[in-house]
Amino acid sequence: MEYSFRQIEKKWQAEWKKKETYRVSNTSDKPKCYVLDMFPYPSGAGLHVGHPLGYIASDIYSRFKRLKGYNVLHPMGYDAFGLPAEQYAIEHGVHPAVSTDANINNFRRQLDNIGFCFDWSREIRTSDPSYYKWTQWIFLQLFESYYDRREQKAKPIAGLVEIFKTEGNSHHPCPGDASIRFDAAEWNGFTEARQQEILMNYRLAYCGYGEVNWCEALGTVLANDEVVNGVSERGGFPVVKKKLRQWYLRITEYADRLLEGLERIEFSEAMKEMQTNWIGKSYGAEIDFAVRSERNAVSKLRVYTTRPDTIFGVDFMVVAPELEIVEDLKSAAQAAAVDEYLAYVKSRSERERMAEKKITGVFTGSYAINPFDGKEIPIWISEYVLAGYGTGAIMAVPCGDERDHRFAQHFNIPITNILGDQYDGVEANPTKDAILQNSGFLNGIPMREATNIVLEKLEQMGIGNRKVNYRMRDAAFSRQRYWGEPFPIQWKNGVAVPLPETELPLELPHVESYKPGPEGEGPLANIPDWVARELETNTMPGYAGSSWYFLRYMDPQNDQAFCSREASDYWGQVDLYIGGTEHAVGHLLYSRMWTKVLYDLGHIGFDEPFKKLVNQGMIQGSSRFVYRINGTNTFVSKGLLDAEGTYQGKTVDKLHVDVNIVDGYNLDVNAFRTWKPEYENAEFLLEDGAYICGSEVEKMSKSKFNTVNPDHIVEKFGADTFRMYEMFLGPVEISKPWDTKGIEGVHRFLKKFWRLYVDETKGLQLSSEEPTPEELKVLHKTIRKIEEDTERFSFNTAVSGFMICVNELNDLKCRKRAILLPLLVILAPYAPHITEELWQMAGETGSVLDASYPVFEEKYVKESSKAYPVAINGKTRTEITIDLNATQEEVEAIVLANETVQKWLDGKAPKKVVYVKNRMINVVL
RNA sequence: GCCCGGGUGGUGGAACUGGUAGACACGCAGGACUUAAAAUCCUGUUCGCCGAAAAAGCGAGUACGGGUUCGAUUCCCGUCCCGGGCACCA
Repeated sequence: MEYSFRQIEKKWQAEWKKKETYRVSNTSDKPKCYVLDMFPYPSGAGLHVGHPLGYIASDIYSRFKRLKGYNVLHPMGYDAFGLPAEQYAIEHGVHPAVSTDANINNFRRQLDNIGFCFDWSREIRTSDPSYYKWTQWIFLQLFESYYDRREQKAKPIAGLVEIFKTEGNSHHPCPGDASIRFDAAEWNGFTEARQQEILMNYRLAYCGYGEVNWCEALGTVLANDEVVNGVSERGGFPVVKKKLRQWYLRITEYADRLLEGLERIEFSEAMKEMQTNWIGKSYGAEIDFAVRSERNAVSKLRVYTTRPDTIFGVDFMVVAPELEIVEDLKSAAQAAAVDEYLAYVKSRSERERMAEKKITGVFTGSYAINPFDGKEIPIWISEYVLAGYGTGAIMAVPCGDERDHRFAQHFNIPITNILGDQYDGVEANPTKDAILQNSGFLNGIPMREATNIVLEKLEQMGIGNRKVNYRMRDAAFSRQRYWGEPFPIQWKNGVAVPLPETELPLELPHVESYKPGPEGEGPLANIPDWVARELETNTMPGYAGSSWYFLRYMDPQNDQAFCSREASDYWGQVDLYIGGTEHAVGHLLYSRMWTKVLYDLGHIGFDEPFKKLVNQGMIQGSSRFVYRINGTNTFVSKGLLDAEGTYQGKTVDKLHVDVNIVDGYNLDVNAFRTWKPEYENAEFLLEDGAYICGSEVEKMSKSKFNTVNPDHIVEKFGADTFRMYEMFLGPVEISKPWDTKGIEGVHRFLKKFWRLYVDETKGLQLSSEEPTPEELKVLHKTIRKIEEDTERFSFNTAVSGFMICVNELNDLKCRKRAILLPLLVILAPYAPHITEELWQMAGETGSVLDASYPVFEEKYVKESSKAYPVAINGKTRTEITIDLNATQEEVEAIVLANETVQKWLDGKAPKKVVYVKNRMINVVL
């Protein structure tokens, strides 16, 4: 019997499906383990070999945990709402629901082919009304909540209203607009509309006007993390700043808890740092400077600084051009220049501003007064100061800040040196370790001490406060698109009114046209019925559905709650979450926030969703190139090219060729001729009878013809080989190129394993003899290695471990039942099909999946251990057999008594004997 | 520019807390079986030296230069290179 992998794999995949082998129950005596993959967006392109990498790793880990006696939740679903489906609909006239469905079916077929142990009875789709009913429900929770800063948690807004009635907002400063202050009497006197307006400034999901990233080509606004280098992440279209009414998530209120939570979870350092940088917490102070202006319309200028200690080095102030205060600062003499500059700033797109960082600015004609020495400081405006951060105004200290320094030099502003010889007059020095000079009462004081002295003084004078700032902004939460969750909100006389829970889900209506509605509204604004009901016409962004999906898997059919408390208490946090790094500041931050809100409101019992995150690397494509002599249809083999990359002086075109018609580097010339019509009559200049292609490692993509379809690999080598090979390629976290050639090695291993036990004609050969100590050693060594490697995600070395094991058993001609059965169990997570088949052939009942993991016994490995004493000065090594149960003293005695060691010592006593790992003993001469 | 990672044979990569560097596999070379091919198996494969060859031996070697240590791919300092993230956040 040959190893006919396709037959075996099809058989077992059907069997698992029939028996619902992977169905998981929410009630079990076993400890739980929740292993989750980032669910895919079902694109039309299908899977390439890079996609399943993380799924394979999580599948192996899930199966391993199941064998170790855990109740394992390992679900899968689809992030089905999103822009690409809608773009496709606009271009091809296919409804997104239809194309998404087709894509999902294809994904599913490809996934099934690889033999994953997903519990498909728990499948979810974010575009399914029974799912987004709860996305809408959670949105309403956010809408109906505010963040209590004193208790550091979200609470129902109804409670806040009660507080306002009795004490106003003196203990609850308004996060949306700090200038809103009122007492109880004032609150009770407000109109309903005014009260609602104020409450909107407290809600965790709120609607407000703000500068947003507007992408004309996509016809929607985008969140900050969806804009990269001034263009849209999807499609690379230009993005401009626009003031629009938008929904937001008040994620800034959670900044501190999002930071603090990072300390309690296992994310990679790089990932934690990315999130930390995104949140961007900085400790500083706000300082009010008195202002002397022509119009006397402004009394003070408030700036934000992290370096109050450098206050004597302030040579100018800079205000963001967008600030309203600018109007009042400009003097008659400077008015024209200021207006001209403001017009210039307005004309610049975000993109231009980022691309060319020109030093620009203009003097307003007003001055600020240094509170300590009365110095007059000119106030400038410049685009390098951002309106949205801090107070939108800074105190510039050129000798200590690079940007201020460049600005001062450019505009010939005199620079005050407060750093003594730490400042060279050429470059700013941002040090915090200098002794202050030229600094009035701070002279001679180290900077770090000065900070506090200045702050205390400013506080006494009532013109300064300590202030923490965050770089993170509230997240834009509405999209002017069709293919997303509708907001369960009605607008009545300008007031947002939530739909009652009984009317959820608010289903997405069918539309004929995906064209934007009037005035930047979404396609829903084109539906008369929708508009008549005064429903919100925006839809939620892609990250809405993915911010909580891990909870739905726990209780996917529940129509009374997003997830029963019982289910979420049982499954708890995701123990292992696997996915790419591209969601570092998007999905991973939003889902962490939603989890915290649901926790605060008492709906779940944990406030971090993911206990451990593993980021899988990308599998890159290994592209192949052919070289065509320019203007001809003749292709030159790579080795025949000149050093300059030309052929006999003629230029050649380097063209991507489909990797699937190249064997290693050898082009299949006949397949090439039929690949594209224009190559039908291609001529080849061969070397040694072959056409050799060039190669390069690039991102895997259709346009580079370097994608490899897992279907083809599975067809040719089998799913078990494919799974093991993807792991064997290297550590899961590392990006590495795909190399189809290398798969032979893993395939040979499985064939060898099969042949070791299955005779071509006689079938399975198993003896029931007792294993020898040598055989037991091989087995237990392998059990230990695989268990350790699997637990620490070192799947590549685990695969090597299996290979070594089979090679050794092959040498021993060991075909014993007592060795095979435990081996099948430890191999099952990696190669589920072949092990299931052999398990059945061996006459074992049930599935190998339900076997119990063999226990590693040290005695088998220890028995024949050896010691290797090394004379460290002589570098020589000798082998001594020692029972490693011996104590260190006994080992030393045996080693020193050894003949070779005696020779090294030559009668002298050793300086010392060092007993180290790997059975090495060093004898220092 | 700043902040993280990382640099090991022809290639992917091993070496877990400092302890026989290069496991395992690909590729390559040679060989066996075969009319032949496929499949399978065996041997060799870091570099250099010594040798007709084999066995054995010697020397160097984990980007480069230094340091700590009996001992460094691993720890420390400096330089170079590659990958990723952030980029006027005061």
